[in-house]
Amino acid sequence: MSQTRVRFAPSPTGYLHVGGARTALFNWLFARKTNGVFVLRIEDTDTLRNDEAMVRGILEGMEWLGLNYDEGPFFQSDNYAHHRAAALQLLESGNAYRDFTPKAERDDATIKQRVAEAAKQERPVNPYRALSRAESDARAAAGEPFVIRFKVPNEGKTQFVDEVFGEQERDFKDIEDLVLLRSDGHPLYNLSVVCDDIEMGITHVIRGQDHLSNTHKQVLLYQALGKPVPKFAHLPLIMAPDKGKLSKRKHGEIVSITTYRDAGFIPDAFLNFLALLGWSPDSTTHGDQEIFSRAELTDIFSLSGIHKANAVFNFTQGDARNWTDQKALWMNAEYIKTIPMETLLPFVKTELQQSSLWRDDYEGEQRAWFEQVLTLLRERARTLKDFTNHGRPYFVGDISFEFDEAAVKKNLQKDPALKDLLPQLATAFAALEDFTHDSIEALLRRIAEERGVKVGLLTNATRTALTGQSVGPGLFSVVEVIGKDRTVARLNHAVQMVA
RNA sequence: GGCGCGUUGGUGUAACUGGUUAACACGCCGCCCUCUCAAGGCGGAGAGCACGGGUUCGAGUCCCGUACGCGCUACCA
Repeated sequence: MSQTRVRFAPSPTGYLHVGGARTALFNWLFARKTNGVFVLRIEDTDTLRNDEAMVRGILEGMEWLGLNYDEGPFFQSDNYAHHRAAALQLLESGNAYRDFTPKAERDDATIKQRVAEAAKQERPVNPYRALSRAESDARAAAGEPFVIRFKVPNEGKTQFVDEVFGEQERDFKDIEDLVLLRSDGHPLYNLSVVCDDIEMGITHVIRGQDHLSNTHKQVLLYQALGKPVPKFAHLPLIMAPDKGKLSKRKHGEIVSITTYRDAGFIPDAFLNFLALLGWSPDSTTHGDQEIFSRAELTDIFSLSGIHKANAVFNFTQGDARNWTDQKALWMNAEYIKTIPMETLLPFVKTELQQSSLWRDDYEGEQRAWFEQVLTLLRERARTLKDFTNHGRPYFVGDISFEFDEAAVKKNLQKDPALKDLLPQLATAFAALEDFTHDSIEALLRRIAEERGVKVGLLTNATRTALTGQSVGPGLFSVVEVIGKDRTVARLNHAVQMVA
């Protein structure tokens, strides 16, 4: 059997949409699973949005997700000549005809509506369909403008089997004579995809369900061109919570893949989440499993696991903490706390570098200490950003981190006794030989008992003094990694904040 | 309007060729753990499978109809 060849064919919109990313992922998985070839082709047939900057966003998104392609990127516009040749071939073989109807006025703003209205009326038979070849040639030679239309048979129906949606059938009478070539000679989408897919030897067309209906037209084109029809697998769409279209205009940056990169997602985590949107593994072998490594996914991926109903990308607009699908957020947290330390480290390094918190000895002298801090922080991190937000106090030498107002009020200003408890703690810590978790705990508990206060008063006050926060890792561990010098300094500094 | 596709808790999904109280994950609630917050452990609420018919001893699973949603219907892709 010949090698499978699939392609991802986005139009250059300036960013990679989550839906597009999932389409790319499924193509990539299928290619890897079948030892096939994954091709990237930019569908820039629409001259209005043909710009190199528009392509960069797509490439960036794919690179971040690690969806490497074996061939491309190819640009559909580079193949215009071939598309035109194909249209001419179809004209020659009698499968297409010249339509001399004058170009209709178009208004892009209301195009959808006008199309819908126009479609309500019975479509008249195109008079040029029956024009003799001689007259057609003569009028063309005389310079009269025309489009080339495909001649859809009058009687009968066409069908194909979709790998996801099953058998598809459509009457020829429900398919219009589609335009192949515009009057300016520009090839149109349906012709271009077919030509390119033929030329690139695509064996499986895996794409969004929005192309399902048009597939019939394309099948007709393959047949008229005398080429084998590839297999098709259409993917359910990813919708907004209101089941409407998920769009950048309406939903903002949440739809763009690079947003997740910039928000501190681990690529494999997002990939994992995306894979489960519209696909599920064979339940007899992977019943309740949800966490899949990239390797596992490529191993178990199958078109038969794709389902038909649209999926909802669930999020609440305006919720800062849950700004995107909560399951995606959960999965990212899951990855952050369970992936091997050596896998996590480079991600955190990049994150710290971007906040100017990185120091090279975190990879050298301080490596053990650094890992110790990460072990504490990763436990409650949801994104990589948490390493620089909540993590900041651990990496700065001074006190250039934020003191949460509520935390100060609650943990430092609640009890005036802290006015001298804090200095006492500082002194005690300064004298502590074995500055490790257990000794620190013993010391704190001893002082609490001596002074007749709750341990919580001391730990909470210390936490806020050292990190500016009211929440965080176990306090004795925090004190240990912050170290003696910074602990003493921060405790003494915090005294001023006690009311 | 026409044509096509779809419909299992709030969300993502499971339920072999129809057969016990519809399962798992996220989220939500409670309890435990505890120096805080998470995590973790334990438990709970939440769908009777869009609705209505039918076939059958028995249907989420098969058939028909309705509703709703989505897609396509362009000299866009």
